[in-house]
Amino acid sequence: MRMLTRDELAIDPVDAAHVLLGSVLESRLGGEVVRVKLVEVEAYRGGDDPASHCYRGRTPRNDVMFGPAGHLYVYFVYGMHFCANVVSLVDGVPGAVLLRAGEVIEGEDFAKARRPSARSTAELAKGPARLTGVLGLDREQNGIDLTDPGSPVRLFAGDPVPEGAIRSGPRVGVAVAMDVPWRFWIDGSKAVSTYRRGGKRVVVR
DNA sequence: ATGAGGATCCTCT
DNA sequence: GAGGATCCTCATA
Repeated sequence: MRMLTRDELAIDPVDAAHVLLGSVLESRLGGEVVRVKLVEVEAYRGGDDPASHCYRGRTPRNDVMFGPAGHLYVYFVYGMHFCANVVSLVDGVPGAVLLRAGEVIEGEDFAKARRPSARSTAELAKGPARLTGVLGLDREQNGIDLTDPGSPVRLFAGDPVPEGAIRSGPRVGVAVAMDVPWRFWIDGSKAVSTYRRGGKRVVVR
């Protein structure tokens, strides 16, 4: 398997999302190898994207999103979960792709040990927090370089996904920017999460 | 299959 | 202080 390079990801998040679909994320944390084929992702831009963590500028939390492409941006949500992104665009310009779901293709036993509540293999990494769960990702991994061969978490190119197999729609759990279909997934995968519209934000009128 | 409600705490206002 | 780029359980169908 060939590792993805930083340059391949230093592009617009929407394009990077297509690069990432079908690619393989490998974790060697805890002395065990778990590999996941990415089947669902979401693009987040900086500045003009109201759903992005970077919409209101640079802060300690979103700092990694402003850095070079190919690095991992991990954040903590809802008081109990972690979500992982791959940074895109060039150093200084914020952008990232949220990794929403994947299929465990290696290390299934260890993945199940990390997520005992999973009722099926397809469910193991079906959802962003479940994905970080099977890979063992948390704030310790925030900022690491996924394109560095020495890194404990690395990204590899996968088999090309036919353009016709890629579907898109509004992002999950997001109540703004519903007009941009920046969620992308591989049609037919049982690991793709079910769509939930964002909470709050009452639609007046 | 789909929906409501709770858990839980970090981040920025 | 408010509010999440979520998951789990339980209910209803």
